[in-house]
Amino acid sequence: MAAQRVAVAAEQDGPGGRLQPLDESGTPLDGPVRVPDLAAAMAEREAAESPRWVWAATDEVYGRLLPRLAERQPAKNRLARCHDLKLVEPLLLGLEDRYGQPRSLGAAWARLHGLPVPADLPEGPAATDSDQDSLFAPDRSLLPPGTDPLEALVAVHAEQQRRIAASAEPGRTRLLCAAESAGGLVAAEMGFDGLPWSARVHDDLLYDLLGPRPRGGAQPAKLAALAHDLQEALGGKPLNPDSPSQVLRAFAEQGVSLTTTRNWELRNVDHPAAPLLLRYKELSRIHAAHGWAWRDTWARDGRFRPEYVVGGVVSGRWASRGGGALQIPRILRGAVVADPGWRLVVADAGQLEPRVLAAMSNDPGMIRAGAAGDLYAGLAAEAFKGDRARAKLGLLGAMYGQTTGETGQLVAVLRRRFPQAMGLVEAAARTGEAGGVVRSQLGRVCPPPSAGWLDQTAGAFTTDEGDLDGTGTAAGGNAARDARSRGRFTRNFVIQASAADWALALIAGLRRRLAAIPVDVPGDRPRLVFFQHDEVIVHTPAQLADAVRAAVAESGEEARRLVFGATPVRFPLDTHVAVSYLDAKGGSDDDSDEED
DNA sequence: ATCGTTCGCCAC
DNA sequence: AAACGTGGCGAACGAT
Repeated sequence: MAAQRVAVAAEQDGPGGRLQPLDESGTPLDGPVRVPDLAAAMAEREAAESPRWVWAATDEVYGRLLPRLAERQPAKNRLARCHDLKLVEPLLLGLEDRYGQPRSLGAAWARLHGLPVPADLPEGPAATDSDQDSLFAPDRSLLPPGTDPLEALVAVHAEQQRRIAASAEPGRTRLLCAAESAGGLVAAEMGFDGLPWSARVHDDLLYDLLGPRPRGGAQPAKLAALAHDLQEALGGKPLNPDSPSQVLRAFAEQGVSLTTTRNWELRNVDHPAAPLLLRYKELSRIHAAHGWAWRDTWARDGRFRPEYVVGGVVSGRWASRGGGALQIPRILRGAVVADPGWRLVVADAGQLEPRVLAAMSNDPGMIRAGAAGDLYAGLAAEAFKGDRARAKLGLLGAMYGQTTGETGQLVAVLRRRFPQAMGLVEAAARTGEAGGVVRSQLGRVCPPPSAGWLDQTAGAFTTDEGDLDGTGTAAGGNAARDARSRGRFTRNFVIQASAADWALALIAGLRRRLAAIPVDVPGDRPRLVFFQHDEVIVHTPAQLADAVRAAVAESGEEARRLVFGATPVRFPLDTHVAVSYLDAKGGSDDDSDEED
């Protein structure tokens, strides 16, 4: 009989492990099987019945499994589906008003048996060093000594399946858990495959911007020259341009009084030193954050390999650890270059968050505005006399909770013209201000207020429409400020987290479709190599680029249907095939108003 | 010296 | 023109 699910426990030392076939509810079918070579046994079962693999934590198991699978089955070295207990646990805890409790297998096991619950270990950089012989890093499960890991896995999984079924909306919960687990697979594979990174292009860029690579830790020539010129322009006294306090003092001595050294303030300063400092800061940041040292650490052998943290952001967005994977500066995008004979398929979901708002609220005016393609232009036509920039500013202000200044006025216009959409975000804000929690479309729950927040706001009344300028009351000034701050958070959460739901469904579907594309050369298969909130990059043999493009479009459509059901709102993906990320995304500076 | 906090910039 | 959400990261800075 073909098991629908198979629980996996690796042995602590050596390549073996045990497999436990399960039915969909998590009930064991036959006895566990011990296998001497776990990766081989899993590859075999994957080919035969492609079960959903149940394991404690994808980042600890699958990353170690990938190279072994690649050795054995270069043509099909990926597993299709998994259930990640450690990713699912916090989702369920959130739905059960137990947000933030420990998520490890050991913690879930302890809760199941009324034992003391161990705190989670701090998540360090992945245990890449040592221990090459075991599929597991040194045991991070936190199970009590003597507990059989496979038994615990099976029990906790069955309990999670029961909790999913018992949740208020099991269908959505099941989808959320499956998507989060699929995200775990994608993250591990992206770390394994890496983002193609051209050292030569990177070097050329650095040379143009900074000059030749300095020896040791010395300052690059162009940076040093700028620092010198800046010092001269500010009177000639020794000056560290990286020290805000020194810079403020030096400008003050020139008769220029600044409150900060931020770019937006410096841009309005009429003094020859200001443009020099702006340029210095720009180059200095490139050098410090993405210079030669960065490349030596993170982008070796033609691949940038960061570590992605699935669900690392409360909204369900991913975070990254090391290398700043989610903040690659636009100016360096040219260094992302496909291998010879390969292409990058770059797709981003334009105007994702306002479209999510339209779909969730079912606001007829917003739906109309988005129907023609450019939602901001549609909004402008409906309510802003065609002024697209003001429409965009107003809508972003509404989703971020802006109330002051000119943007506040724009938000007020939107509230009149799109009451259903604005009502949704306003309701989320009110819930947050009152200390409540809100959920994404698929049911990801936002963190509840901290004890400190509750203390601070105790007894304060919630703000209302009349208090939008933020005056609060004399007695409750801090309380009102904290309440409004939480309101902005929950207001944004419902949108950002639901956008993350959609994006997760997108990459899960795209991963599945990429695996199904027939390939000419075993192993030369399209790979997801980058994912950043509303944007993906697939690295593919050139002749498969069109198939990848189609897979992207189908996955976007599937994500819309899965997450938002029958909504008329579309989530178009702007897709480009190119050799470099820069070519796919266009210019470095000006024309960048189209993407979000 | 080492640690945690603040500033400021990068991405969405 | 500059307070408006989520993050990572590096240099400066101040405390230990």
